[in-house]
Amino acid sequence: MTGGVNVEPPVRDTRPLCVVVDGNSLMYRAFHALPDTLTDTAGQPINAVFGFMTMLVKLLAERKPDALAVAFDEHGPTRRHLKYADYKGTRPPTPETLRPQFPTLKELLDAMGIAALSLEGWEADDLLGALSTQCEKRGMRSLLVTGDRDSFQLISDSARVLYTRKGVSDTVELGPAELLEAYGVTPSQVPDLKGLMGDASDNIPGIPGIGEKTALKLLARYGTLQNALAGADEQKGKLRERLETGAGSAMMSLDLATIDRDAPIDIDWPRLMIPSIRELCVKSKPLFARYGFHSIVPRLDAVIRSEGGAADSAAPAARTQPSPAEERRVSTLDSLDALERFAQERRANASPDNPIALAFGEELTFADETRVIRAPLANGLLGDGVHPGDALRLVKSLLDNPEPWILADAKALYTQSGADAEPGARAAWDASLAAALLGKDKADAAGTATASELFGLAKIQRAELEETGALELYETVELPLTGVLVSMERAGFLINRDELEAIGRRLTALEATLREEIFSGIGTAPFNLNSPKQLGKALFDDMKLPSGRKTKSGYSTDAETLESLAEASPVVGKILDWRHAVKLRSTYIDGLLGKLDGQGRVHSTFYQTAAITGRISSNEPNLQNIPTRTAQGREIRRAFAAPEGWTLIDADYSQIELRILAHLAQDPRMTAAFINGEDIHTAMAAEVNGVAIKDVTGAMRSAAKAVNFGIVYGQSDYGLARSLGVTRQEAAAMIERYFARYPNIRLYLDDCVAQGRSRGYVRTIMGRRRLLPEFNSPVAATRKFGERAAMNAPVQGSAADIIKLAMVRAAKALRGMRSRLILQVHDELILESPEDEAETAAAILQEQMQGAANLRVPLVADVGMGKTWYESK
DNA sequence: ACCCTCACG
DNA sequence: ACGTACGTGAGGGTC
Repeated sequence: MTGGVNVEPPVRDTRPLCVVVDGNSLMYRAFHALPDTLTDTAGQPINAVFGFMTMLVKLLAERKPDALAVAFDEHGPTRRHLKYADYKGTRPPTPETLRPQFPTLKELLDAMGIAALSLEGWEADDLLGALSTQCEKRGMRSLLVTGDRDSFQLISDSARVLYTRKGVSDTVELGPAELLEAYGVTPSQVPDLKGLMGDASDNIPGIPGIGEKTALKLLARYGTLQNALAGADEQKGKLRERLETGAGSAMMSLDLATIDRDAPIDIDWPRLMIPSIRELCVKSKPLFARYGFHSIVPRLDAVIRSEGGAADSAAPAARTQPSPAEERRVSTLDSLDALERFAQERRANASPDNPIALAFGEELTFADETRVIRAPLANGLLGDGVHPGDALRLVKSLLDNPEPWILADAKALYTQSGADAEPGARAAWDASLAAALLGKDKADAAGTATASELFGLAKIQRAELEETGALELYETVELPLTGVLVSMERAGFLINRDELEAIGRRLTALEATLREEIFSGIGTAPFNLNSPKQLGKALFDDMKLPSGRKTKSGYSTDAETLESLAEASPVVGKILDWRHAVKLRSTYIDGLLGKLDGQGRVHSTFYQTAAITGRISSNEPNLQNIPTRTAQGREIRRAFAAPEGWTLIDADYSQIELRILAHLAQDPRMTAAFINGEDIHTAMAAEVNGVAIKDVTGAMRSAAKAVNFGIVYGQSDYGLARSLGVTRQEAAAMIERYFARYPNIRLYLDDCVAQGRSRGYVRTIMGRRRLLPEFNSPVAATRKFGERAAMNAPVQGSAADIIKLAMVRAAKALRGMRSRLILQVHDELILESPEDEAETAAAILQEQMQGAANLRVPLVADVGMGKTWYESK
């Protein structure tokens, strides 16, 4: 193949595209994804309409449909109601705040000139079926946009489904091949699948006891539901019984799940056609502005621009529909040579103002304002027999250029490709980090499969971050932190294998002894002690111990329950000890031993956007939950070691969350206690009990500590009572006394809840957002949960922001030294340091941690050193 | 796949 | 009336 950049016509299905949206489904998704505190000028909720329109504009921009229709359910009984009396009988009514949004949506669609279809006695999915069938007859292809999985049966060579998984931005597109890959069924098997497994959300019963796994297995073997039912006698036991007794229900479910494609609907095709997307957008702009959908307007502008013509020109376009040549110029790199020339050209022109998006999936694509460059990997750039590794080497050589790359998930790319991540060679934009700071679902970024979408998304995100005041956090903390995390992963943590194995042998021996004592104590044949079910039977049915709490599947046997029974039988304490030993051995001894590399080090993966509060998470192995609370468990930390001639430096923030609370609430007493360097729990116990510090008893301090914990979590009297083992009334009284002494704390927490409710989100000190859709729930428990999250997120999230900044600064300050960060545990940082650098490194670490925020109280980090993690704390 | 249990901050 | 403290990840059992 000869090298070169070839301009090619876009490869695509040339049939005209008709997009059909399930209006009801999308409105529900949007309603639940966005807070109903989003209101129109009259104060009426408009979140669903807004979410719907966001999605619609995205569809227009990305799909450029030739025709468009929105289908709605019609009120009144459908054939399903008429045939099956119970059908949807228990479906909850449309929420009060959603119902009036439907007329609003229809008005808006009408004003935009978009067809809204409905037909008495028919549901939206039936209309989707009818439309897709008619599209095919007219030589068109269709894209069905819905969150209803029933629609998968409509998939064909001419109909694809854009399935909205969660919210409105998390979507997946399915054609016949994708359906087969994702669900293992053909479109025609979809109703059969539902006939077997049912669908709770749609009130389709299926066969009780048959879930997705079993249903798929049966369909793989028998092809259809009918054949599977006929083959019941080839099954044995429970399954056979279920198939036999459930046959009737299954056939009814099949019928309910089958979409009728013959709805007698007259389609006014000229009305559905979109002669110019640009004109549609121009016409919609003032409408959106009127409804207050300001954030959609820039998106419209982008579409208008890409369709040719100035964004702010309201004059109707006199142009005809743009040809593909007027879109971004698309070219293809079809050899390594061509790619290398492209990279050189990039290097020559690289400037921070000249960013370029890179997306790496089935192909490597690049995009900026004016062009899209595709580099097909398999059978293209790398020829036949391409290995993923070859493609990744290519990505590495590109990322190692000091270019302003726009990426969808920089850390994943650095890690997979082995590219340099620190310092300097980092992304100019990482859409996954920006999405997380804005409180968006990660899918917001992950869903951008092509470089041109990513390029557009980055622009929108920058504007949103600027608007929310989180741009600085993004640029100075999150973006540079990625490289620090990659370095930590690559460094790993040295494990002393001999030590770990020795601890493991002691635990194994202990387990054996306890196991024997337990079974002789119970007096039954040995059973699987790991099974809560079998253990519950032994303790509560056979031994007749008083049972406490129940779980969904039987007796609870958790530690709390068993501790309350310790008096009743000596066996119970032994079971607890056995469980503890098993937990330590299986998770931390066997688990870690299986993850050592050739040098005896373990390499965790750190996720920067996993936790909703902004914390980092660690996995495979999780090094953020290595035991410390029991003496026996803490021993495991002796196996986490420094290499010969090196030392570990461990620094942890003292009471960082309470300090942040004191700062945010501006509480004078709490602030004073921290400024005076007092032990905070003791100081608070003295205040609340009205005694001198020296007269605070251990019990008083523990109680104050428990209240402090609770406060940070948005406590209830119930929760505090449980944790302290006192009555609910006593707990309530303690909380009262606490708030009486620290009135600003209560005011602050109330304010968090009020803000969460009115704005739909709360923020950290540095501007990170946590969205709180829970406040829109009709379920009181869910709203309560939202309240607690509103109180906790600013505190936990600010602590996360602060330690992240400390990590970035410490890593920078340590450059040029051999000392390096190897672990973060939420309020604790661990360095590995050559002995001759240790004192200096420790001082740098402490300074950077304590200086990472300027609060109304001092920020204190305690530092320790040692040959093992155990010794260094 | 989901539940229970339990490890951490 | 109801469920109950925030945020995670991992191992094992059961269906």
